[in-house]
Amino acid sequence: MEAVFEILAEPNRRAILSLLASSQRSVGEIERQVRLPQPTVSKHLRVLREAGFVESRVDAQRRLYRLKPEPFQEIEAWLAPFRRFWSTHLDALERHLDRVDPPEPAKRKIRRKR
Amino acid sequence: MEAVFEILAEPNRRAILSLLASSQRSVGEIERQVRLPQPTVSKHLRVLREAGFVESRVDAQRRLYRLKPEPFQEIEAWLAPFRRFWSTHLDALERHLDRVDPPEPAKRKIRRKR
DNA sequence: CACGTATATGAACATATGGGTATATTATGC
DNA sequence: GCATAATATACCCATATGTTCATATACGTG
Repeated sequence: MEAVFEILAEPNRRAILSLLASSQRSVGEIERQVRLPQPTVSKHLRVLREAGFVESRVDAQRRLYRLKPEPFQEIEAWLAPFRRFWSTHLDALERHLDRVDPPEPAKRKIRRKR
Repeated sequence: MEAVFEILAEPNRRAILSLLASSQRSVGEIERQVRLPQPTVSKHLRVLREAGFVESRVDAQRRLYRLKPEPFQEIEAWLAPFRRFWSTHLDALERHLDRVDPPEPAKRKIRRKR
């Protein structure tokens, strides 16, 4: 199996996966949302399909693509040994995240999830 | 910043990170454990350092490398939207994981890894 | 069955990156 | 200050992979 992290290394593939996280989509829909030529999208979908990130269902001339959960769990599994580590550094972590993605200025706005 | 997933796409870098997950190490120690030529190790360490995955501390002529937590949390953050999704598929997931890494057969033989 | 739509595939190319060897740098101990 | 150890960098090369354009395949409709 092609390693999951190699698959995710490609920004357009991550974009496609993020799209599919909300709902399944046809190739044409994906193509329009990520603004890539159709062959490019099809090729990325092929990679994602062969790596088990997505599966496709035939709907007339369309193919509807949707996520499969397994590879995500593999990532989780790989991350597990590090989780112990970073949980002991939560303070530095929050400072870092505030730099990367500063929280709303404490009014009554909803605090952004991270 | 170079995207975290691109960094993790490299197997040797993942190996180095896994090593550092247990404790900090010098370049020479890493070199011996991952069985790569020293320049290769130094290059990967540079990439990891510039991406914020590790930091180095000077100890005489050695540099001790240790993990930094922030990039791991970025991965967590990226995964979050998908977590909702895969948690609704736990059954299929467990079946998959059993295929990838079967649980011990409860006897006393050790099942061969694949 | 001809045509349009939707998707997949093939070929050619450019680029990025990891590995290898040699060399530079920095620190230490004498 | 010199020899040695530990690590970093430069340069070159080979390979892998993403993009583009062209074309092929599959399905649906008249």
